[in-house]
Amino acid sequence: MYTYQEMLSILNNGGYRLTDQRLSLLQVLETFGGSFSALDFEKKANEMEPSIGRATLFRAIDLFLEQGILEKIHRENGDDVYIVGSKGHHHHIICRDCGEIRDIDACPFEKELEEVIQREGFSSTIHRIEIEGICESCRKKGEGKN
Amino acid sequence: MYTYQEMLSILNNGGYRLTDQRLSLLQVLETFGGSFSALDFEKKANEMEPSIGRATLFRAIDLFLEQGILEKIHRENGDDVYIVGSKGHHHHIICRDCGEIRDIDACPFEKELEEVIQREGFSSTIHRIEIEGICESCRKKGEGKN
DNA sequence: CTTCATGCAAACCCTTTGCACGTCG
DNA sequence: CGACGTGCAAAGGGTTTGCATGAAG
Repeated sequence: MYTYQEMLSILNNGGYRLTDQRLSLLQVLETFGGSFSALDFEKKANEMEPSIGRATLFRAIDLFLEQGILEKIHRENGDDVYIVGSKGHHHHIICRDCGEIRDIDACPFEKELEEVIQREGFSSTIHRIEIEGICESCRKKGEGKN
Repeated sequence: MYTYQEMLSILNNGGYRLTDQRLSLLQVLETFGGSFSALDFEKKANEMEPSIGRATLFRAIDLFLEQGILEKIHRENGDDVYIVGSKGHHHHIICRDCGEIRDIDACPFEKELEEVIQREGFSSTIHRIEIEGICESCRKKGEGKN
């Protein structure tokens, strides 16, 4: 997960202006532990100065996605959520309950994927792998209740 | 990919009413080769009798998804599309260009997934794997042009 | 006949756009 | 100063809802 400084460098190196709004949004990103919706993001952003217009927020999200500062994740329930990005090719495992997301580095599926892609004759492929389940601490909480 | 008869049985066995609208929608499903949007579905459905209200269409889609008659696929560009379902656990490889979708049966990733899930301590997991690329015939078409 | 399904139109929600104004570099 | 970014409010577009009507079993 990128630090504030890394995110800032990404924007700066890309030639994007470091406006108060963008810097404020980056600060907000640092405070998220797991995944969050655009609305979560907006709410938290508007607890600080300067307040951020909806349009600006969504334009920033688009920019951050393009630059890899954010990653978009599609939940089983249909919601789109975001997480702060990180370097390299990786996938995610998400807790359905608390929303925690862990990175899975070093994609363990490369070999099998390559076989499938070869067999089907596809090229220029990208793949998306998401695992959703219940994390250990949520499972323990759940057992307490039932 | 389910046949008309199989889809019909699923509804029937589930105790759902076999209304003219639902039967008509199942017939439309048979005519799709690859993926389609809700709007594609509506358009094609309304070329036949009886015509189908938007609400009914979306309620039918929900029902079909629940029953596995349809599967929802999330495209890289953010669009949701549907395909006719098929039996068992499987994944998909999608052509970005023509929308063709092939089933990948016998999930080749089980072993690696199991390792990751164990390592992270998750339970009750589901996973979603989608591969997107250019299929062979679209690649050839593309080479002709460039 | 009773429950489940349909159709219409309006409501909804999140996201995007147009445009005048502001500001980073 | 010029290009890029912002804010507002309104439009957009796909999906969902409320409610009266209709049909399946």
